[in-house]
Amino acid sequence: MPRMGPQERRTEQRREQRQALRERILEVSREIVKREGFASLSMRKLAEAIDYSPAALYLHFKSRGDIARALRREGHASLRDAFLAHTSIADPAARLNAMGRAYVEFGLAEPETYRLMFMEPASSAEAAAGVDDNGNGRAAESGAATLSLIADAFVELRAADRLPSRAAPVACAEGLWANLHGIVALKLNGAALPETPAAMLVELSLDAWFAPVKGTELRFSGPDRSDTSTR
Amino acid sequence: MPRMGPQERRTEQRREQRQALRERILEVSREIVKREGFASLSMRKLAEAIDYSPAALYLHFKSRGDIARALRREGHASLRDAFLAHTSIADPAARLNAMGRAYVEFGLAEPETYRLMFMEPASSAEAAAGVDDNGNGRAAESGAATLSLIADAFVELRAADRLPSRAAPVACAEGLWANLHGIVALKLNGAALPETPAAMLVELSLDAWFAPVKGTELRFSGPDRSDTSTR
DNA sequence: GTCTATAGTGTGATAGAC
DNA sequence: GTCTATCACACTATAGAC
Repeated sequence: MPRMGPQERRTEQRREQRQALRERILEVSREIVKREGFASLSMRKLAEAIDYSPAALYLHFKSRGDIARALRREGHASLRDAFLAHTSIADPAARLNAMGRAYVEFGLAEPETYRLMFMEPASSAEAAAGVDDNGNGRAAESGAATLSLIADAFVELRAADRLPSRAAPVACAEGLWANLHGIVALKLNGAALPETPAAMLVELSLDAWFAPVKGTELRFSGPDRSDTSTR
Repeated sequence: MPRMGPQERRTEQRREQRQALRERILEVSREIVKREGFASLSMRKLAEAIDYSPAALYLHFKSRGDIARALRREGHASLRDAFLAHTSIADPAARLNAMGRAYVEFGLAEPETYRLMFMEPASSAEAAAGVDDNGNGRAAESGAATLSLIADAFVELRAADRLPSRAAPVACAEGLWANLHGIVALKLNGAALPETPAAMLVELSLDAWFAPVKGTELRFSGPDRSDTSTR
């Protein structure tokens, strides 16, 4: 790294301060969203929380939707981390089990973040490529990474001839994802899926979508539901 | 029916007119929601569309959320009708196939109505029983009827010993529902589930959740995805 | 029952002074 | 870079005249 003169150092400090404020805005936004949901994150409320004027926000983010996009990126990174923690599991079925559970746990633990990531209405001007005012990029753009981790496991299962379905592995991956998302989404909406705890639905879904690891199957032996808590 | 005097007839006419206007409000609301989503259904816009003042609406509906509840009820009735059209199918697996397809078709054909029914955030004051300002009743209250139609089929499968999973039929029903909902929800959000058409995901999911009817399985024979259109 | 008028509150975003 | 002040809207819901 080259030595810098006083001039460069000063601009460097400015850049750091600037970046620090941006981080602070994101930090507070993250907490508000986590507590009250993105819908109730207003620029005024946010400005008051960080003790700046609303106008100051627009020096760091082009729009409210721009903040949404940043938070979504954070969320996707966090979810991907939760997945990466299990990539070391050699057996693809066991790995899928761990990742599936991690996915639903993530969604139930941070419902509002999950909502922002996966349950926001698509951009109205969807036809236009790229990104719109609300920061809706292509939803898959970030989720694709985590999806591919699931798909990888299915590819391995197929290669080992342990995938009963004849469908393409990527199709199975999307099917399982849809299943997990459905569990989270319906649970988040409150009264839906009233009978069965999420944990059990996850087990059932994983078993439905690929042959379980030997000795891992039939965790729930009887037809009666367990009394495991919903979350 | 008793003859009515002129007095009763007049009040009868009033009641009919009143009911007619209520229906008209609902009709226009339904169309606006279908086209632009419930979020953009404002009382002003609605009033202008029916050529009344905004205040007139409040004589027929307690609030905007009250309209939402009415539309939700309509939607649930419509979905239940789509299900009832298949109750005559004797074989429970074939019936589930038809109902599952009908469910996803409904969701993709009327995305905004589906959103209103199943993808709205739960009421903030959920702890309080009953209904809130936004007309969010217990989401399951109406969906329960359709869910029980799915559960019935699983009960029959279990009775015929054709349900491989040992889980409770109602748990399987909720699992399958979650799966179908996930497909619709992710497809509605635009870019998610990019590779696989919804129709194929539905087939895969149905096959995953219960033994398919003989001769019906393996519609998709190869690992490559078909080029069936997404909707 | 229906209207006009408006209260009351919120919003995102910007212009222009400093 | 930050602020004040404000634009230009939107919204639900109600009061009170007719």
